[in-house]
Amino acid sequence: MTTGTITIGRLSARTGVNIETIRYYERIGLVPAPMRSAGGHRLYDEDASTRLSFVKRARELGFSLPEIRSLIGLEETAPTCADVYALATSHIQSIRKRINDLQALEQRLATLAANCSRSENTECPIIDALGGAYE
Amino acid sequence: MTTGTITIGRLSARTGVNIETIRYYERIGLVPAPMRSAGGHRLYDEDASTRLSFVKRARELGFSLPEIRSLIGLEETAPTCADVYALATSHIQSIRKRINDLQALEQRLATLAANCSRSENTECPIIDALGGAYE
DNA sequence: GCTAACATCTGTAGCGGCTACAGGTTCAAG
DNA sequence: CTTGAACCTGTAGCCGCTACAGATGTTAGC
Repeated sequence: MTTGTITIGRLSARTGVNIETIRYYERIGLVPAPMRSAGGHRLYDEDASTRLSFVKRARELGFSLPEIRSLIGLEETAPTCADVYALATSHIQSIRKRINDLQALEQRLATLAANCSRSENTECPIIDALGGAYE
Repeated sequence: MTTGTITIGRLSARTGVNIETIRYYERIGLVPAPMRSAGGHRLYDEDASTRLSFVKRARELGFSLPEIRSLIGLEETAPTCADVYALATSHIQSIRKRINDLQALEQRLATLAANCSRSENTECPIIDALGGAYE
């Protein structure tokens, strides 16, 4: 084995990214294909670990794989700071929208549940609200 | 055509559920297969419209299709009010969790973006935070 | 009645982002 | 040298639709 390289299992343990997911990222070209051992096993260097961690953190921040691809500079040109900022702010917008939607949803559900008798029969205000009310 | 029945297109327009989605719901058994015209076109009655609206509203409240299936009483037994209440409250929990997660995310992204120079070069604090910081 | 335009039909494949096999090979420890 | 763990490839499945392709049905106007 080449010095300083690790197997996919170790890389997975180190980065917290599932083995299958690492291979998936390779397949779609999000991370480069690593060198191989004589027998065909993947061998990763430090760079690979860095790049994979980057992807993972970006995922945790809610970026999609195509977005990460451009963040990582895999497109023709590496993104400028202004590009990244634009992507980040548009992301923030959509996160805020989702929060709003979810809060409205929570309100509606909570209201319905509050009216609920929790009895053992099949008469239920939640079902009523879904079914008969306004159709 | 039988009196009082409508085509899938009209049903779609009336309920706001996509035609393809209606057929999908039928295929997975979420709504019953309707009668057919001589030529094989689907013909829906009022009941179908009611049931489809039910499904749509439940989807809007964030219930999954399997959950809706049990809400609708397609399982062996129709759910009791207590069952529905349990499902609703567990839903509320998971919605609250998602709201929390998204708010934390928004915070992190906003903080990163605030430090951003928005310049036209490739040096960027967001990228730095993703890439180098702690690996 | 005939034609044109539109609606609907079936079946299948694709989206995102993985995850889970099956059935085989390689590696490392003892 | 053997064992057992780790790894390999390839494919199919998850959810909830959506988007075709290519065929057939329906309906309005002439």
